[in-house]
Amino acid sequence: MSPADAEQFQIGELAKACGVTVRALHHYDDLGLLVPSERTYAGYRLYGAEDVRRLYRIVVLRGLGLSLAEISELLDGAGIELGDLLSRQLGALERQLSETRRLRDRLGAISDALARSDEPSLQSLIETMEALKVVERYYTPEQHEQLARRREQLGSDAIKDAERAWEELFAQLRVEMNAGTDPADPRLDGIRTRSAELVRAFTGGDASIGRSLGRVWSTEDPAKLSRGTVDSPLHAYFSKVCAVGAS
Amino acid sequence: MSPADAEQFQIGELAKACGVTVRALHHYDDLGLLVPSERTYAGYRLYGAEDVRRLYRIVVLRGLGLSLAEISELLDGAGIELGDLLSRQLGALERQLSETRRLRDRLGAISDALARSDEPSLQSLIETMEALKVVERYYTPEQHEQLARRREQLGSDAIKDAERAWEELFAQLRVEMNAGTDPADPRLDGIRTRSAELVRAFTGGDASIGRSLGRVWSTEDPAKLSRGTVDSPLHAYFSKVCAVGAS
DNA sequence: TTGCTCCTCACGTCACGTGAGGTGGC
DNA sequence: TTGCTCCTCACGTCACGTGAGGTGGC
Repeated sequence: MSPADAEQFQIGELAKACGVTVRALHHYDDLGLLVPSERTYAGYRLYGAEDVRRLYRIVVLRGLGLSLAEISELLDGAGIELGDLLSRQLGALERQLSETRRLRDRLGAISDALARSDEPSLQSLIETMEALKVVERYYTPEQHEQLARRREQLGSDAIKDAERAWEELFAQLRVEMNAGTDPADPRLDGIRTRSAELVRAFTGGDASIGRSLGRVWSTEDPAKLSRGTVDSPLHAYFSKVCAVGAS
Repeated sequence: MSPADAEQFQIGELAKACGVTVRALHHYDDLGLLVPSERTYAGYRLYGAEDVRRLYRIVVLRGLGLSLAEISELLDGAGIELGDLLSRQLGALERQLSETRRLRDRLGAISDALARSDEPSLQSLIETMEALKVVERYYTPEQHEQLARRREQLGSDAIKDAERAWEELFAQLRVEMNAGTDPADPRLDGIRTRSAELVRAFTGGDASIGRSLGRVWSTEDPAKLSRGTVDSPLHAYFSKVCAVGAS
């Protein structure tokens, strides 16, 4: 066994050792990103110790989400600034995160709405999307970010609980309204407190979000916003009930 | 103007109205996803009212992150379950989110470390990554999720502030150690309080994360973990100082 | 001769972007 | 004839996956 034997790897051995596929190594060779330092007479690629070190770096950088082109530049060209590259990459990830969160939140809202509706159809999905878009217009991008963080914190179960709580609250309120209860009646204090709590849980205590929320409900059709649970009279009654608590 | 004129669009008009490119419409035509109901003698595509409705749905569903194949199935085949599709999609987004967050956190940690080091090189990046991997082994996947949420909440500025605070704290501590101050001396109470605060800010009050953190520092080399700021004697001194507070 | 590892094409992925080269209606 | 809108190929993207068809060493 010559020292050369001990330090060289065939492509399959190297691939297994570094957790990449043989095809990936072929690809890196094609790109000139990792060209084996030697070949056997039959054309077998032989990777030396230096090649292994280079592959290790490639794997690490790829794991950070860099493209092969960026990795090439980092490893070969001295031109590129490491710090710049990383902060650009970080910015891109940050943007991607908020995009994905937004998508997730939308999809979550739609899923929930469809699960509650009697017959989940494409048509009702489209309608839900439209209602959602209307609501989204009332919040600034910063408020959207805030709300997304808030939902993250609460988790989807707590959000579903809150929605059920709202439904229950409005069901009770409808009974009172139909019974002709005075909105100022102290027996509604419990409902006042709970609705204030639920609003707080949603806004996270942010006053500007609270105001936006108020604008949505006072401007748009409550029946559409609540997908049927709250009609105009009930919402008007609810407003009066809350106004008592606020004064 | 016949009614047909009023209800038909050329490809460019439709594209502009719906916010898609002409090329995308060509692509949908090729796939059979949206085939214009008519063509002029010269081969111009003419889209009718039904086509417009279909395109609207395509755009909405694409906006939810569905693939064109999935959209095809939803629009044509009655086979696919809408609810299933959405929850699968939601799951995929959730996984993608935690993957991206993890990447972002790693990259953030590396960026910070490099910014603090004297000469940010590829070599130091690799070393930092290795240190990071070592630390990551001490936390369970759930704890990683927790920590990610915690960092999200704090924001990157607060995290950098905390790191600076730690550096300052250890700088002070080194002075005391060199001066031979007894670890139990009450003049170290301020440091005890602040370090407890900083740990709490990191763990978010989670005891299991606190324990994992303790295991990291008592097992691994403090100099490597802190990238030089805390050597073994200083860490031993720090442990004694904290032990006083705990008793 | 049989296995095993390796080799080089070369197409496919996903949703289009981007020309190239050409035609119909005002 | 000049613009404008449209048409149909067809290659490129990114990092490989997945065969197809074939060769060298034990």
